[in-house]
Amino acid sequence: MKSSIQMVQLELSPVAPYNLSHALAYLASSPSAVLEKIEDKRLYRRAIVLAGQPLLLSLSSGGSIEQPRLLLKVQGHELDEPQIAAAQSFINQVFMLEEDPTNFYAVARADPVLDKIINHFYGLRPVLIASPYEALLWAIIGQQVNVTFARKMKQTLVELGQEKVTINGGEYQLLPRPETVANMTEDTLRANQFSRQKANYLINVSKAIVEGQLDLESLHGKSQEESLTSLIIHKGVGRWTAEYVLMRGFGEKDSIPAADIGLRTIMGRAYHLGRHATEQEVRDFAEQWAGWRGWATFFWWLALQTKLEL
DNA sequence: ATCCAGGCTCCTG
DNA sequence: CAGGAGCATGGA
Repeated sequence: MKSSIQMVQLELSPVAPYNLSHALAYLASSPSAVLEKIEDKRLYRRAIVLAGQPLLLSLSSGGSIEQPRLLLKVQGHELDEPQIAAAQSFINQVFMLEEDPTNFYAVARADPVLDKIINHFYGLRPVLIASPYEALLWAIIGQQVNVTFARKMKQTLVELGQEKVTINGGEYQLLPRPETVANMTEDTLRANQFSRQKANYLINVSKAIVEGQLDLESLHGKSQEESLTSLIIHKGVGRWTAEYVLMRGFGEKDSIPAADIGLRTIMGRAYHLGRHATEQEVRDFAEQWAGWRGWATFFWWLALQTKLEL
């Protein structure tokens, strides 16, 4: 007998100020967000396995920026307490709903350019990638290729994974599990526009996860430097990638991928260098945001992505 | 066509 | 330890 679909609705109260519209607009144009569906600029949907069950999460906004209330709908088979708790904590984590942005604003506003960016997106906080593993896949995919193409590759990877779930009559793609990517072949990926190196990086890092040489969950408690080191051990994972994963996958508030070409471009422009900033210059500029360098990075990238006048 | 893109590895000096 | 060549692929 087929189990019935269950649905639970929860109300979330983010720390104010919070503007979900900005977060959804960000996701709608974010190249990494291929599994997130943004409908009508006001509804977020995403299917993901949490607490062992595939769930469909829907998030929408109520309230105001200063008194934000969000409505989270959780749907799935076998819905139970663990799934509901996991869904809530997932959304809290991805949208950073429990973080107080006050100190970040105070630090960031000392810089006139960053001040302009955060004012333009008032109430927005960094939006994370759905899991450290997804962030790792995305970072490797994104190495040294333009983001439009990177997005295409991620979509391809998802389709090759063939993992999906049907909930309430709708079919939703899931991110392939490490086991699935580990079993892909270099030839298959190459035939789908992945370079040989990239194919091997993705396959091997996934194998490392399956075989336990890389335990992403265990990084949660570690210091930034320790985490970086345990990531960089793996071929294809350099400093940029590791810092990116900490920032976007783990929500490390102070991690900045300073070698990033986008950061180097926009900081060169913002500070009138007449050229790209060097990695070292990016690190030097970023010292003023110590404690919040990951958040600052998010807003710099956002300015770039939205072509905001600086 | 040519340059460049949300880098990494490996090899020099 | 710093610097740079070579890489592999598609976008604009």
